[in-house]
Amino acid sequence: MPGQRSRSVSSPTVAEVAAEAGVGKATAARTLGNYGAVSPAARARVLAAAEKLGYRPNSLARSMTTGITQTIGVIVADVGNPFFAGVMRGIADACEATDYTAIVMSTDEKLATEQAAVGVLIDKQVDALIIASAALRPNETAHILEAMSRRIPVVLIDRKVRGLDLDAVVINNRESARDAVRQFIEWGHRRIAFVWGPALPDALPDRRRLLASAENWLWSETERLRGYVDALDEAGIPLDPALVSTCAHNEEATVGAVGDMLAMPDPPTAVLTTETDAMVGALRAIRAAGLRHPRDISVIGFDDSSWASVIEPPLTMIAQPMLELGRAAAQHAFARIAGDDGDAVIETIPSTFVSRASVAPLKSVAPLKEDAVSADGAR
Amino acid sequence: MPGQRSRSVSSPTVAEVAAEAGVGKATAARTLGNYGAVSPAARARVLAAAEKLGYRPNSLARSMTTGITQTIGVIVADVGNPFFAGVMRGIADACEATDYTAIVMSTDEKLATEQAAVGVLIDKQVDALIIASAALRPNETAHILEAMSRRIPVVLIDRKVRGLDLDAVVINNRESARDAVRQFIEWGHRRIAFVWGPALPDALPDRRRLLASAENWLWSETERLRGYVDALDEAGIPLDPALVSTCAHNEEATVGAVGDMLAMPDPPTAVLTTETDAMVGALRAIRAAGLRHPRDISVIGFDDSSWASVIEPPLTMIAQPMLELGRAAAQHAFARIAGDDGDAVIETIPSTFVSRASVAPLKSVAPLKEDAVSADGAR
DNA sequence: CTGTTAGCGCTTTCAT
DNA sequence: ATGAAAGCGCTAACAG
Repeated sequence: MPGQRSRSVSSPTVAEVAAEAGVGKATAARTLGNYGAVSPAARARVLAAAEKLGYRPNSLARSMTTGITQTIGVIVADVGNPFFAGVMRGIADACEATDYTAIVMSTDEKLATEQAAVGVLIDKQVDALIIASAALRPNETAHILEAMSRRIPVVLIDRKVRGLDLDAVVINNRESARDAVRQFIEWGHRRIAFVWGPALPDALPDRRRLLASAENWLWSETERLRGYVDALDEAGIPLDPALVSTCAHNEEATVGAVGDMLAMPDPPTAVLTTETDAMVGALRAIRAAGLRHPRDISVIGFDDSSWASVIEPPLTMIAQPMLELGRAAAQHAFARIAGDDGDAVIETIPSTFVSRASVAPLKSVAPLKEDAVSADGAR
Repeated sequence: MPGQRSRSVSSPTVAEVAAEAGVGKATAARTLGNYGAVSPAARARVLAAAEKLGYRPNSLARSMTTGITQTIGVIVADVGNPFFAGVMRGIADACEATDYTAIVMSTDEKLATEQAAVGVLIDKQVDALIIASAALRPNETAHILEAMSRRIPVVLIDRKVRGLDLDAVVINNRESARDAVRQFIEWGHRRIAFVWGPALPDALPDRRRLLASAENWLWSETERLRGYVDALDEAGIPLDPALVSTCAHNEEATVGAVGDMLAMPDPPTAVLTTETDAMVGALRAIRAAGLRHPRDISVIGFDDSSWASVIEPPLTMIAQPMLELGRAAAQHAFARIAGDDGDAVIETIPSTFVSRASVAPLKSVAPLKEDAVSADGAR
């Protein structure tokens, strides 16, 4: 009786199963661990014993000797954000299909948190790491290099990191933004706002300084700004830094930033937002100014959502393939784990332009007084 | 040289640090693991040696001997769903504050997947489990009982599971739904739809059978239906099963289900939806029928989202405290890990009724012809 | 095909 | 306060 009691609390081990089956420990281990060769007879006995005792393998012990944990670490800014949640789901799906398991950590876009997270995951011996890094410059990548030096494959997701030659799965940010802005331009818009570059302390007075500053933004933001500028340049439209928001990354701040733009003497007639909350903020500012989209102002935003189709009129959006991004990242990780040591590959998954009804032709009513001129002598 | 090479590939161990520091293995282990007592002198030498060698603890080995992994397993239907993503974020935050780590798995609401997930997490020796279970009946809980029998604390989140006496963190589903329906009733509505009960094979012809069937729904759905019925009963409004949707849980199906309701001779004048996608589907159906909210039909939905404030007119919603749910669940888990073996506690976190503008008084234009009567002889 | 024997890196008695 | 030695549950060599 006492013996039985103690048995129920701690799981039986391979040795106990072996004893019960009347075979050696190794034979039991081989059948239970599905490796090596075991005679059908012995195998059956072991299985029966295991069943009877309620044997469950101890993954920890197994990982300890094999050095593989069947676990990958995932580090993103915020699991609660729909974008990363989607990515996470893609990763989780890929993991389930391969019997991997995912540990997630949120960094809130803080480098220190990210560094700590990488440390924890290294110590937990994850087989690979997928990171949407907050690192902006090569000198902020020590933690990632540390992981690499410990032979842990790292794949970047959503953002490349300058100075790191690693697998990365991203979308075509630059082209997506460029296409959206081209769309605006085709409909006659010339005052086009770019909402939600990163929070910047000071204003960026001119093109040169804006572009220089952009080199230190999150890669994806930089790319989107580049696409915006590309389209403007193609059309010979001067870049007005006042139309590039540098407010905090939250809905409230965006309401303010867009509100300010709308109060300018020559306000934007079109707005490109780079994230869901930015779109919500922009829409609120537009309403607050007594305007309606797309009648008074056209809008396009990154990150489609089911809501976008239900807003009236429905919103034209740039849908990011979040699940795909996650799945692809996981697959790269698996390939590296499997020993692939080829050159780093950048996988660019295209976004989808979901055309709905939030872009309209520029009204030809003369909205500008003569004195409300753009910064440079535009053509 | 060769010695150095091999050192860089595999991390140094406690023994190596001890050797470098010129102390015994145990002393090194004690300082590195922060336990026991070590003289300041020895401590300093060990730390220096560790630093020099770039020592990192092997969590696996530690967990193996201590039996604690500082890891909790989280099982939800879909990490990509905004609700669970929010919950996940709450859990992640709580984990970060306590140096725990979270493994997430999505089940897609499939019991078999959930069972497998629990198995994996047990094998990985998680210190606790947080589950939004898909189990509906006591006979579907074997996997959870298994975890419990292995002394792994389990806390349920979002849904209680019938027959399981476990800690659970949930919202006040019944009251929330009841209050929403009361709201409708106060404004004069009597034909009120409940959208997105679970997918059911056959129609539920009468009240008795509907309520009986509801006993086998996900607990949260059952509760919400109860709240709906409560409010109807209070007001003496007969329950019409045709106004309770039993379509598949996706936006598209909801469009169809609500569309059908709107085509009835005495269509609903108010709709309560129990999830984000249901609201989006309902709104689409409403539009498709050429109606507008709240002029023609009032709506309230579970799960607030920033979008709801930007829909025109903005939507009245029942906001679930997702972060809070996650945080609370994690805290219960930690308490159990710490040894709390008190009775199971149910923590009910109230939802917030976000009143906006999607509810309007019932138009008193006579919408019903004499023959379009409600099912029973209502008062 | 099978059993015996060593560890994996750490914590934990138990002496000293 | 410290060191020696045992052992966690498993896999991996190595004999038979």
